Amino acid sequence: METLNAAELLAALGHESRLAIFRLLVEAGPDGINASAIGEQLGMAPATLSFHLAHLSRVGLISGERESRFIHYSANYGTMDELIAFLTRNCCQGHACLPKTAGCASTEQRRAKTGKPS
Amino acid sequence: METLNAAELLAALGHESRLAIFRLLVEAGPDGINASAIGEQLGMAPATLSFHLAHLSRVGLISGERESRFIHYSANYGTMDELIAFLTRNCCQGHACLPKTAGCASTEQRRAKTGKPS
DNA sequence: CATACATTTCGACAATACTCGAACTATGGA
DNA sequence: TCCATAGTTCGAGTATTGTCGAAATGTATG
Repeated sequence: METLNAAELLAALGHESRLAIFRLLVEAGPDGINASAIGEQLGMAPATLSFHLAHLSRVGLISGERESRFIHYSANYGTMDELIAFLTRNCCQGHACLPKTAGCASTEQRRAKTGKPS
Repeated sequence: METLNAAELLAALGHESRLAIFRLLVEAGPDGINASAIGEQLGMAPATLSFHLAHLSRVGLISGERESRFIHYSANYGTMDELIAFLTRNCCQGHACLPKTAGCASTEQRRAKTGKPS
């Protein structure tokens, strides 16, 4: 990932409403949820919501799939992964710089195996 | 970390120039580098650079320390860590969602211990 | 103190982004 | 076909952000 592309992703997440949408989808899991459910939970006007969903889609952080009258949106975990990989590349000069990054199950499983507490 | 605060950090990084500055400082390590060196490497006007450095400082992603006539800026790894922890919280519903996040030595050390390939 | 250099602050302009009502498109059901 | 619901697009107004020259501040040195 290049700086320009990463900056686009970060800018997309750098807005309270869009970040809230993205986090909602991240926690919703791979099945995702439909647009109006997002709008209800976050109290956003349909047009505003659509604007932000389009933005997040355009940069590749989420995808929408039509399911009859609804459109199910879901987070693209791979894109987030690449973004985090970009941010942490050559990040710590040999030191452990990310002790708190424990939200991911794979990380927690790794910690459990090594017997390291979080 | 709350959504509002995280959005501020992401917005700060969501600009090509600021992201380039931050990545430069992340790779420079804890000693950091001074403002004019950053400006030289990125070809930025002093006023513009100062504006972006102030922004990154305000949100806590970098810190500057005066050293005679120069000001050494360095990345605040802890803030980045918290940000990534926020982004990945409850992120993968039990699946391994971040296979590529291998830039951090602590992660790599953990992987080495468990014998897991990246 | 005068000068040079590093960096920030100020001010103004240009560009971009956000919001949301109204109109539009798509889908399913009566 | 007619209607209701889900969601998007359009358009206009407002607000925010980015850029950078010029002036100011802080620091060392002759």
